[in-house]
Amino acid sequence: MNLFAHFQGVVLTAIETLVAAGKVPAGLDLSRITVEPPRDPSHGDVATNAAMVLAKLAGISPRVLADLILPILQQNPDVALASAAGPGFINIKLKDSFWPQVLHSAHASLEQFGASRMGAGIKVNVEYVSANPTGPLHVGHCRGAVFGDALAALLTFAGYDVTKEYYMNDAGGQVDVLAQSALLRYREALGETITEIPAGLYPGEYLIPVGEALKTEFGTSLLTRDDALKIVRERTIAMMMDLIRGDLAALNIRQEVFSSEKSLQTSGAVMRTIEKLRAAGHVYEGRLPPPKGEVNEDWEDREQTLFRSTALGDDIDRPLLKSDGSFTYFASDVAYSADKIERGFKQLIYVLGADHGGYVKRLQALAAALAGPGVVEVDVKLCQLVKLFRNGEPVRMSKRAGEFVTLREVVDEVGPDVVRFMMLYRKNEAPLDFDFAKVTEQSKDNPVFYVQYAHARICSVLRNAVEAGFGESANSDVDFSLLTDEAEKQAIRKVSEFPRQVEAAALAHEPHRIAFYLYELAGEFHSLWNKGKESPQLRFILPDQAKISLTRLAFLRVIRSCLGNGLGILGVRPVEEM
RNA sequence: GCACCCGUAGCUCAGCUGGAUCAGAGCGCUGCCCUCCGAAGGCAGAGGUCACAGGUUCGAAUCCUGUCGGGUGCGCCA
Repeated sequence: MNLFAHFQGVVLTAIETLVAAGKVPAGLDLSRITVEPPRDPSHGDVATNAAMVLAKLAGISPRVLADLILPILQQNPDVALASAAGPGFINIKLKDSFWPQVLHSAHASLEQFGASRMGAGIKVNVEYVSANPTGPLHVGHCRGAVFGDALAALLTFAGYDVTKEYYMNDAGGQVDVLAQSALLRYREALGETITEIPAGLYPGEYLIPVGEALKTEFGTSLLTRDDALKIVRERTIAMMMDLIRGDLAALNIRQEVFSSEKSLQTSGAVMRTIEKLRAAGHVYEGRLPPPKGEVNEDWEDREQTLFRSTALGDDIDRPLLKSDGSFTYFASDVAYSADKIERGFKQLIYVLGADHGGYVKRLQALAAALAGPGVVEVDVKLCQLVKLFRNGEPVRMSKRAGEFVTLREVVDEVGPDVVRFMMLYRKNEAPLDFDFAKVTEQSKDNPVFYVQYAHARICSVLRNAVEAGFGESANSDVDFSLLTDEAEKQAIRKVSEFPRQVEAAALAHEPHRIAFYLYELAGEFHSLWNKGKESPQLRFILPDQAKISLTRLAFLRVIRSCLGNGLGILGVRPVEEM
């Protein structure tokens, strides 16, 4: 249960009561009313801005309105005290009996604690990675991969119906280059001496096994076949996708749908969608103004087929056909968007690199043109660059072909948990520094360690508890109202926030909030732990006091599930020992 | 030239879609806490004109406009 959402309902009911009594005008906009934890805990447990937000609309001063609302809230069985403060805040202090209820419901469904039905089964498509199938993933793909995967998990936990998708750019020039490169490796496999990979082709050694595989399957027959290039292209793309899937698997990422650009073109979907848009007036023949700023020598003014994206908020209209008559990359996007919309998705989320900033408006324009304005929500999440460091020194990456740090190298060195957590411990639009030395450090300086350490410590206590004769806590053994120490109450409040954090993070499409929340929760736990060092009566295991021990152990299970569920969203393994 | 992202403590960053006489963490700095459930931790202190200037309103780090600084893009690459 999200207690803040719960009290939002309580507040709204109170307003309705006032409306029914004629004390407040009907039909006010209630959407700006928020119910949140107060910044200063001494103000209470729950705060709402309802009186201030409605004051102007209702023509009543905030404090007077608050005084109308307060008596109604005061009648709620969970409310100890409702009071007005400052410019018109309403603070609610909950009865001590409320918190045990929260813990009991959490304890009753540990692995589901924090899950929400907010998404109401709405179909959401999260497309991420979508790297060109021309080689292994490099470190630049890492962040978007992890981000997209965690966002998908977050939305699933929040009750959405999520599809994780990868868009294969298997049409166009670069896969032809790939095929040429593979063909060369094939000839090499057949014994030909290749002294140098010609400029423009992919020199990577990862194509050597491809050449070998082609030799195994076809012998020398490809040397003479007319359709050799086509076959090589298909085989190579398939093998590159296997390579990429393997890279992703190393990060525990598994996407369900792999959509092919090529098949959108060959099936005629691209042409059909363009004609559909043309019929609706979104496509026309016209000219584009030359780009401003830098002078482009190759600019040639010509008439072309354009998507009228400027009518829907984009900066310039987008070409659909190249001068040779073939489809532009954007033309495939047109069909791909239509395909997603036809599959019933109400939200399309794209996880792209920061260099794709220019895509946001055209993708939104596209969805608006295809589905109608406001029908399908498009959110493009741009992930900034990751800078690699080793002991504070930047890792040099030469632009020269073949010299890049692969995703696999990073994962192999520090492990998937560290990569995933660190990539999510920053909001996506902020650049990220990744220091190999720091992220593997076992200290508080390293948030991954700090959070996992909290989880491991709890597991350790629970192991010791079994030895002390405290195994599972039956409900009758547990009385959460015994947790009255200030440190315990603080930890309870933090735990109670989890469902709200999940919903807020899901709504904002910001998984990093979960990472920061877990860091804070871990801090509360470590603090609680140390309280037991200073005051022995606050220790979790008190051998001669079964009731309080079993209760505290039950509370620890709630904290552990909170950490575990949160880490589960991030895709980080909760460790039991370190 | 235009569009998008960023600018918060010495450093790295949060700031819950506009909230409350304290703008928060970590690192670094200063000083404390282990015969005791994992000190791989915890507690306390110092450190800020939220880039700058206007505006919107009961209220702005948050929204709008402009300026400065950093990044990324801007038809026939994908």
